[in-house]
Amino acid sequence: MEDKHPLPGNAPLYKQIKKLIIGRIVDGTWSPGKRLPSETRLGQELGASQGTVRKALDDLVSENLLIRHQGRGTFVTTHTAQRELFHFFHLVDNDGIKQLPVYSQLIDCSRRRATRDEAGRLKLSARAFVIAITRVRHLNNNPVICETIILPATRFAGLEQNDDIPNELYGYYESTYGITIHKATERLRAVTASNVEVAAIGLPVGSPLLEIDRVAETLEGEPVEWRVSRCDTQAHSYLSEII
Amino acid sequence: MEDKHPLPGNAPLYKQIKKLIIGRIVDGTWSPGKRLPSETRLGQELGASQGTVRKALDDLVSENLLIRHQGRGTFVTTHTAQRELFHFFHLVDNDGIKQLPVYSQLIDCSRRRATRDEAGRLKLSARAFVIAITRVRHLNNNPVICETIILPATRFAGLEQNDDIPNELYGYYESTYGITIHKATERLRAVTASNVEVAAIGLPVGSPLLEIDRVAETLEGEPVEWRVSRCDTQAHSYLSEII
DNA sequence: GAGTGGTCTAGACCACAGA
DNA sequence: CTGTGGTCTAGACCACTCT
Repeated sequence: MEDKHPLPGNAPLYKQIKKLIIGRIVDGTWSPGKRLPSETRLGQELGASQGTVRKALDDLVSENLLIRHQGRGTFVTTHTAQRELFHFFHLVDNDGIKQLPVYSQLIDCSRRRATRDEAGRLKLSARAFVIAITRVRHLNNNPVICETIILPATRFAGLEQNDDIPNELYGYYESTYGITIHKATERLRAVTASNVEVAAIGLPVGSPLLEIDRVAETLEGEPVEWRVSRCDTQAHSYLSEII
Repeated sequence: MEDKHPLPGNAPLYKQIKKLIIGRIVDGTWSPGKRLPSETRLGQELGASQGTVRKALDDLVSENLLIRHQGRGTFVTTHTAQRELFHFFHLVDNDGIKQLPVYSQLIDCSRRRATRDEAGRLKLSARAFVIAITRVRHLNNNPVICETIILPATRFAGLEQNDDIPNELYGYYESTYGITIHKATERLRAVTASNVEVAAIGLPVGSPLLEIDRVAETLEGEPVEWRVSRCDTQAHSYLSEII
């Protein structure tokens, strides 16, 4: 078990095991949805007791990297609609009920050079290419969200030629491009709707919108998606639980 | 160890221990900031092994109820400014730097009967009394947040007579009223500034504001504060980390 | 040095899923 | 029935804090 800077050889065994497991997920040895070896087997292979392996797995479960099923095994997390809904989507209606958009109206999807802002957010070189998606998302049959998504073209080669982009993107990134979104940072502000948004969502001029500015990262902490969603919050609100 | 409905006698031992510890925190046996007995001592008292007690404590630490200090002991969490800042305050400036308001301008603080909405949010009877606080909070020497706070008068007796209400309320609730805020649910929307807010914060008429509607609860899940903060998000934004 | 939490082991039994 | 994770024990040693 050879480690560089991040984990010195004298780090606790369970942390070394965590790092090793993360490495195997990142390099694809254990891909999303796959079952890991049992706790006892892992312990034998790594020269650790079952209890120590268990401690490492416990941590990774609480970091949403793994999921356990009693009697079946321990699996690498996948982006199911469930996960998308409960983890990455925060708009609820006025009764507090969460509902994923079932319909998205694609406005544009094209490949072009990154703007300065886009390159900065995605840590790309100045003249790199990106794919830009613009769409209007519907909730309860009403247009509510006007969304622009920026992706690095090198990682998502050919995506702009797909004319059937699914509503639920993170599962699509995972299955088609092998890119797992693990973490996202959102910045929220109140803005005034632009003319485009007024038309797309059907609002009075000057209406306030909730802007959600999200950068999503892979397991390795690399930013791979920048998404700006502008939401009509008359019938919905953004739910944030502080526990 | 007698349990009613919530935890049948055949529940795992560590869950029974968790419940017992929570009970002792709620009833004040172990108040915020106090040290718990050591793991081995707790194990002896409860007839469990140190490992099982540890598992219960681990859970409670991850739920922010306890905090460990190696070599010193395990303590009940308190509302320090740190906790307030990192856990319950989410506005950051445009460089992503978080800064607690250092100055609040008190506009009003009075006792009156609850409106229908207020009674509903705080689960009070129809004609109960509340204390209403209105204040403007400053960030970087600028007025940014216009805030209204509603508290049940029975739990916060006499608070309206205090003319030196601190900026950092949750520590004050804890030390003065023995009320520990443990969880909060926030709903965010974009709204248009009212005339009052335009004047208080100094904005053009019709400016968009970010409205944060928060209900805060005790450990027992009882709502004890309803707070509506309307924020100018030109120089700040609400940070939400999704991990 | 005494007492605390932090790590690790080895082994036991239970609860659950699936062939 | 077998293999998996879930719970629990008893004991060991390390790392840290305080006196």
